[in-house]
Amino acid sequence: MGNDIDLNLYKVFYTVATVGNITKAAEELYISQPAVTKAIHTLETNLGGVLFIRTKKGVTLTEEGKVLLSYVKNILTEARNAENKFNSLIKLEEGKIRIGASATVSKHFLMPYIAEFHKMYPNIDIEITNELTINLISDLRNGYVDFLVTNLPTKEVLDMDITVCAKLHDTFAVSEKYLKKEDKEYTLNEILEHKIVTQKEPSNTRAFLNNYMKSNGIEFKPDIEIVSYALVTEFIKAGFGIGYITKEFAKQELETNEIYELKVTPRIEERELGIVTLKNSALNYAASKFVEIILKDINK
Amino acid sequence: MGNDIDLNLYKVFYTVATVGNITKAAEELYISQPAVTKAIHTLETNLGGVLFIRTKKGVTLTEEGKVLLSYVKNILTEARNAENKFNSLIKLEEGKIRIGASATVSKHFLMPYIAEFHKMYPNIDIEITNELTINLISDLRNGYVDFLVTNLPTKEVLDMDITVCAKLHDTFAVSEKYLKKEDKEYTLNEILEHKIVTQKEPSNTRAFLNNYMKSNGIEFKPDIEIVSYALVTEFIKAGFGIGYITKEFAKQELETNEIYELKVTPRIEERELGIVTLKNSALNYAASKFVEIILKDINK
DNA sequence: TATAAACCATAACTTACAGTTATGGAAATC
DNA sequence: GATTTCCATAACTGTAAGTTATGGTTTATA
Repeated sequence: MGNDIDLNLYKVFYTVATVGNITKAAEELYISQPAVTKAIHTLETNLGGVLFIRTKKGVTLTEEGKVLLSYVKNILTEARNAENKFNSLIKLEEGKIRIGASATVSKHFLMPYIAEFHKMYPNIDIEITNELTINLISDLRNGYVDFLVTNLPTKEVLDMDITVCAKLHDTFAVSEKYLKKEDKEYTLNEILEHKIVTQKEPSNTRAFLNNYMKSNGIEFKPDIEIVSYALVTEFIKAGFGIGYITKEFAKQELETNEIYELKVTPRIEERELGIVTLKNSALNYAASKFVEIILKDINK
Repeated sequence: MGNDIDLNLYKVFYTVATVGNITKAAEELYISQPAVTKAIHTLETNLGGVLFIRTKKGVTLTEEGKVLLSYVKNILTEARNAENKFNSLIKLEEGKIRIGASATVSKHFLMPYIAEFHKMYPNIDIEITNELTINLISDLRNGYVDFLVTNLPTKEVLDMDITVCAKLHDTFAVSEKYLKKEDKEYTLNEILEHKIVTQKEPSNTRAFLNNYMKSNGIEFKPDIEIVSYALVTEFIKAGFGIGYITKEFAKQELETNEIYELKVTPRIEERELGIVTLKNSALNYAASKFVEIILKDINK
């Protein structure tokens, strides 16, 4: 788009045209009168035609100048709109965040951050996509979401950046309806003598469990498999057997003793919750701020 | 319209955004790469936000940058349109001329100039308004026409500029049907013994005639008064009496001897045809050119 | 009918900053 | 491992956008 004209001269032109007086225009522009005179002359030279008729009372537009002015008005309003728009985007006065996260993570982890963020920036729209991690990853690649918050580890993420944002602690848990509480440390075999309730594959949590079993030399097959993580806890509460859950996502049930944790050897390793973004990309200002709010809590 | 941003930076921004590569953008803009880098940085600083994500393969727009680009595209196309429009106006590739002139002047004086002009600048529209001079003058004041071509003198023109563009020679003329041709000089009284055909008031020609009569002490009352100048000649041709006409506007009839001139004492003074424009205004480029074409013939 | 005020144009001078060259570092490519 | 491709930075330079000072011309004012 090979524009040859110095666009800044149009600002001077606009001011002179509207006040009809070079001296007053100079005041308005906070520059000297000769500077304005020169600017107009330069513009006329560059455009190759006369823009103003100089009278003793000021200046008036030529017919061609009037035509030019109508274009210049558009240019300047559009420039002003551009600035305003950009400004309100970076000031988070408008905009949108699209988060990808499982229903569980959304409910037990994101909810308070969303509340906090929404209170700070009420005009930013928040869109949450709940799906399986594998689907979320393709949503991220396709640009349907800005970032994911998901259980780690997550495979196939060479083109993504991962930032740990919380530690998760998995455990076996059970209701007293099914098994009386004892202050003992269970072996894995003792656990497996019972009915086992877990999430159905594919799922990060289930993959983590499978891996734990395998590394302890166990070919594992649960008795009850459920797609929805939320239902796993419900099944445990109802006394269907021992379930595999994440403590952070079952705080309430554990605190009220509806279910209790079973200590087990070997110990189940710590797991992480991560923020996943596309490499060579950048979050918009709103999403950045949201992530920042999440991360300020890390290691608490 | 207080735009704070240096609009020229948008040209750089646009180029960088479209080629996605600062080095290539620099080539395209015929400036050095560091100049582009700096320009983008300045723009980012002025706008208060990041526009590009710098990768090792080039640069890509941030989300906010993309939004800005959509505005910038509009700005630059409008700027380009402005230049093009202005250019074609001053090059007379488009435009309009609005001339005010009597039917007589249009037919006998303007016609060849219009033909010439139209051949040179076929895309300029020409609009001719035929009215009495008094009406034309108000048309000019109201901006309905660009300039007038009219018989002089014309009163009430303090706010107008007049340029003489031709000399006119009035005369008494008659057809042999009415009066046999004699090689003699008539006195005014001899003329007035006959039926007199003239234009009806108000008209510049008639005013000139009245004035001529008055300065010779004659209370003048014509026998046949006609609004249309063209018809005056027709009435003379038809033998209704002696008519008062302008030689330049009856060339054909005089040459073919349909009517002939009556020499009279005292001599009728030369009159002028003038181009009338508004003071403190200016003709558009097309109208200027037209006037120039008329004036190049002056004093021939 | 001087006198002052209002405007734009011009000249000569003074920066500020848009441009330059030179160079470096870091990743992608061969 | 060498080369190329990019962007960033630093230090320098020249132009052109700004300045002040002044003049001429018309309009308003005393």
